[in-house]
Amino acid sequence: MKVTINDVAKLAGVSMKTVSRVINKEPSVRKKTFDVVMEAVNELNYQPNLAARNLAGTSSFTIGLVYDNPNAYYVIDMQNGVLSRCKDEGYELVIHPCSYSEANMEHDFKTMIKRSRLAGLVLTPPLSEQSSITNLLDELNIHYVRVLSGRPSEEEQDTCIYVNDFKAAYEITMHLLNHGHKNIGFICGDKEHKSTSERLEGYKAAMADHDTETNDAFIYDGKYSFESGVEGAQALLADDNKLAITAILGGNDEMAAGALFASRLMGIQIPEQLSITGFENSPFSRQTWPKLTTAHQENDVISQHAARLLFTKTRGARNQDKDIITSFTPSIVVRDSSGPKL
Amino acid sequence: MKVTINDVAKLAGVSMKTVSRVINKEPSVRKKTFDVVMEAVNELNYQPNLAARNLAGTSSFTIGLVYDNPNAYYVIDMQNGVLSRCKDEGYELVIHPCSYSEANMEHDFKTMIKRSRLAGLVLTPPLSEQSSITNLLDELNIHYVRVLSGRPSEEEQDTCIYVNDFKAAYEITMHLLNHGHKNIGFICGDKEHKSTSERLEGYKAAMADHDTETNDAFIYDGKYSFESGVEGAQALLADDNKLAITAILGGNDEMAAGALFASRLMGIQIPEQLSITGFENSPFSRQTWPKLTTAHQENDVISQHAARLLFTKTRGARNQDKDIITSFTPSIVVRDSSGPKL
DNA sequence: CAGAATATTGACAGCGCTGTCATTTTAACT
DNA sequence: AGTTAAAATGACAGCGCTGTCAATATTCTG
Repeated sequence: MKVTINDVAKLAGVSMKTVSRVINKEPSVRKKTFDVVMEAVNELNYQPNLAARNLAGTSSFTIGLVYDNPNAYYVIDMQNGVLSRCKDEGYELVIHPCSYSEANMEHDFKTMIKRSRLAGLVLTPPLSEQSSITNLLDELNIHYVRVLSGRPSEEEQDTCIYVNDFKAAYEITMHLLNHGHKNIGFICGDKEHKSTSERLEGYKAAMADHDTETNDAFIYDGKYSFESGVEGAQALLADDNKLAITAILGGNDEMAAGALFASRLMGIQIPEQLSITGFENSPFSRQTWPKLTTAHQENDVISQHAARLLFTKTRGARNQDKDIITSFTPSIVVRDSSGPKL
Repeated sequence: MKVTINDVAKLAGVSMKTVSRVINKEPSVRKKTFDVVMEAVNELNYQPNLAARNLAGTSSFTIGLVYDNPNAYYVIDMQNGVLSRCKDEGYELVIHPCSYSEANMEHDFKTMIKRSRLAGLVLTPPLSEQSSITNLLDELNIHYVRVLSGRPSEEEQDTCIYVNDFKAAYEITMHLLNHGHKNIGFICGDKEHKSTSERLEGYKAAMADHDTETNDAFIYDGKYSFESGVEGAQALLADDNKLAITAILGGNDEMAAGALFASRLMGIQIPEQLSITGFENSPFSRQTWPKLTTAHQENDVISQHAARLLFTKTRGARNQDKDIITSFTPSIVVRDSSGPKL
C-alpha cells in the first residue's frame, strides 16, 4: 500500500540514499543508476513523503501564498498559478489570507511559519507593498518573492515580479486619445495601493505625451470596488462635466463595471456617448454590456513565475530556472465599451 | 529560535510525552500537570511541528479541500471557512482544484494523498455528487465530508453537509407568487448539478402549492454562467412570452445578473415590468442595478461545519464536536430586483 | 494500613526521509 | 600495470513528534 524510499531502493538494488539523490536531482549519480532508480520509482509509483522530507531536510517543500485582496478572481488566479508550479516541483502550498488591519497579523504569520517550516512565501499586492511585512520576514529570515505593481528596479530584480501597470495604463490611455478623446476621466482605486498611483501616472504620462491637458476634476479618488465605480462615474459625470468627459478609465474592471452601470443609469450610451475601460481582464470585464475594453493581466502566469522565482531562491545554486520572467506588461484588449469620440 | 517539544518538557519539568499528551488533549493528565505544561507552552510560544506530527502519528493534521467550481466567490468562501477551523484546530489545509473531465484526476488525487498523508477531504459540489469520486475514496480508505445540495437523508447524515436548495427555491418562488406573479420563468443551471434539480423542484413545488400551473416553456435549460443568464432571459422573453412572463428566477446570482442585463437591453424595466431573483447572495447580487433579491447561502459557515464534521470523524470518539450543523437552508434576501406584479 | 486497582507519567523506538562522512568504484594519470 | 585523484555510493544518525509499554504515583478496597 504505502511505498517508501526503502521499497524503491530495494527494487532498484541501491541504497536508500541513492534514491534520495535521484529524486532530488543531485549531481554525481551515474546515468545508469539514475535510470534504474527512476524505473523503480515509476514501477512502484513512488511519491516521496512530504512530511518526512520537511522534517529531515534543511530546506522545506512547503511554500506559502499570502494575500489580502478582496478580489476573488485575482486570488484564485494567483493560487492556481502557484499551485500548478508546486505540483510540478513536488511542493506543497499553504494559503494564507489575512487582512493588514488585523492586529494579530504578525502573530498569525509566526504561527504559520512555526507550524510548517516554509521554504518561502509569495506575497501579493497590496500586502507585498508593506515594508512592515518585508521587514518582519527579513528579521525572521524567511525567503519571499513579491508581486508588485511598478517598473522593475535593479536591486530588487531577483525577489520581485513586476507588473508594469504604468505602461499598460499609458497604452490604454493612448488608445482613447488616439480615438479622439481629450477629456478623459480616471477613477482611482485605493490610494494605499501602489497599482493606483502607477496606473494614474501612466494615464498622466500618456496625456502629457499627447499634449493633452489633464484636469484634476477628471480624477476621482475611489476604492477598488463596484460601488466606488458607480460613485466615481456619478461624480465625474455630474452636471458640470457631463458633456465634457467622453471617456473614463476605470482603475480596475470592477470599478469600470460600476461606472458602466452608473452611466447607463444616467441614460448615457456606451460607447457612443462615453467610452469606458477597465483594467485586469477579469470576468467582470466580460459580464457587462457592452463588454469592457481592458488591460489583460495574466495573473496565473505571473504567479507561476513568482513561484518559480521563489524556488530558485530556496534551492541554492543548482537546479536554477533560467526562463523566469520578472516583468509583465498587461496588454490592451479592445472590446466594445470604447470607441471613437463622436 | 526554534522551540521543540523537548524545550517545553524541560521548562515544565516533565517528560516529552506528557507535553505531547497535553497538546493533544489526551485524558489522564492531572489538572496540575496540564496547567504547568500549558504555562511552559505559552511562555515559549510553542507551536508543534506539523511535519513531525504527520510523520510520527497514525492520524494526520492535514486535510484537503477539493473543488471543481468555476465560481471564484464560492471557492474563496469555502476555503476561508475551512481554513478558519483548520487554524483553530492546528490543522493544515491543502487545496485541490481539479476538473472532473481531466482523465488524470484519479492520478492527481492519489498523488496528493501520497505526498501528504491526509486526515480527510472536504468535497464541494458538483464534485461531491460524483459517485465515482466517493467510490475511489472509499476504496482508498480516505475520510471525507461532502457538501451537497439536497434534503438530508438519514444514512448519510454523518458524512454530509446539506444545503436545502429545494426549500430556499420554494420560498423564493413563494415570495414571487405572493407578489401576484403567476407566469414565472426559471433559468436552470447545469443539468448535471444536483442544485439545479433541487432548485427546480422547489420552484415547481411552490407553484403547485399555490395552485399555479407551471409551463414548460417557462423553464430554460442553461449553465451556471452569466452568458447563460443572458441567453435564458432572451429565450424566455422572446416574442411569444414577452408579455406573459412577469418574473424570472435565476439559477444563481451570476445567471440572474445576466438575465437582468439582457432584460435591460430589451428595454424592460426592473422590477416594474419584470422581477428577477438570484440565488446564493454572492457579490454578483450586489453588483447589479437594481440589486438582486436572492437566497443567502452562508458558504463560509457551511464550510466551517464541513471541516468540523471532518475533524470529528478523524479524531475518533474523544474530542467530539457536538454543535455541528449539517443542514442549511438559504434565507431569502429581498432587495430591489423583485416587486409586486403591476 | 497492607494490597490491589487505577490513574498518571516516562523511556524509548521509529515514522520516512536528508545530511554527514566513510567507503567503494571508476577515471586519470605516470 | 600501479598509483592517485575524483566520482559514485552507502551506512548511519537524527529531524520532532507519537505509539507502545513499562514504571511510578495515587486512590480505593476491606
